[in-house]
Amino acid sequence: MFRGSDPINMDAKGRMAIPTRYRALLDEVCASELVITIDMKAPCLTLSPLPEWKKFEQKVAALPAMDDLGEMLSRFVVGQAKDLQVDGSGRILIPTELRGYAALDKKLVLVGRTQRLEIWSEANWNAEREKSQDNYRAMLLDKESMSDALKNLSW
Amino acid sequence: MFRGSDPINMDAKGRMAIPTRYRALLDEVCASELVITIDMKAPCLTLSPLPEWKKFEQKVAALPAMDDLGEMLSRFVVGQAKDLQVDGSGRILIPTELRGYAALDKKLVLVGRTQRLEIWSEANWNAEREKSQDNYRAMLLDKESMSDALKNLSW
DNA sequence: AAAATTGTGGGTAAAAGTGGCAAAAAGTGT
DNA sequence: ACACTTTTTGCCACTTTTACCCACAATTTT
Repeated sequence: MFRGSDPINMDAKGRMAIPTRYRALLDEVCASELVITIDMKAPCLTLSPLPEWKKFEQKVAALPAMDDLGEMLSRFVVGQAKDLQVDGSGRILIPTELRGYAALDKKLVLVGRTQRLEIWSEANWNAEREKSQDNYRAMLLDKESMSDALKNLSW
Repeated sequence: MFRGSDPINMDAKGRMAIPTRYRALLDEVCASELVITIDMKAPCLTLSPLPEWKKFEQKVAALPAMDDLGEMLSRFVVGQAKDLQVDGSGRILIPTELRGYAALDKKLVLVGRTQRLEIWSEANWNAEREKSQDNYRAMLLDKESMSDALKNLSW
């Protein structure tokens, strides 16, 4: 569904244009209804079509109440989620409260992650990307630390 | 499907001609729709027919969200993928953002890897080739460090 | 050697992104 | 309650980028 990264400028009002190649698709799968929230494991925001989001929300809600980490995940990820509508010009308004979390300023990068999208500040994105080249290449060569699912991934 | 390597010049606009022998094939299997992205384990780019790519993308998307290495793979491999169309003259435009990763300049080498293709800078390709002669021959003789699948490979 | 096929380069037109502006809506204070 | 201020939303125009097309050069084949 979503792939690739696009550099996008956020305007003075905090609005971000959705790349054209996604617009028809979004209109189709979710009537352009999206949900935005924080990513707990990385300094970025996630943006999902409403139906995709609902699936995730259900899974989280089904976790045992005594799962403290799951509870925390629900509180801050679900708890800070916000419904969005793509406007007539193909843009979304990024909620003020979430901008700080991902350190968003003018220059953003929208990253396709198959079922969902990630919104990064250009600075955070580049930092994370360089980190991946330095640190993670080594990890990919170290078969010890790798999950079986990943170890057996082929293409 | 793809095999062999071809030296190819990238033009000033970053375009690369697909070898003639592949063109009819690509037109047939994917209507000349390709996906290009980075190879996380080597300083080169990968180029796949869209259907092949989709299979891989689905497998990655199915990995557990808490698989940090898998998450990273998805973020940077899927996240930097880009759809390409072979143009009327049998060329593709290599995205600017990806050229840096593989240190591409004028002289490229296109390497066939059965289901997909690899794009190398001539310099990186030669370096890697020499490295393989020095390092990997020894490794191939050491049965300890070898996966079972590889140990049992026959031909 | 000529013709055809492949490789290369550049120019032009269309589309996408960006920013500004105006209108509408919401909120506030008198 | 009404008017004024402030924020939000929608619209439009300009600029930049991308992709498509055509022309020429080089190489190969008959």
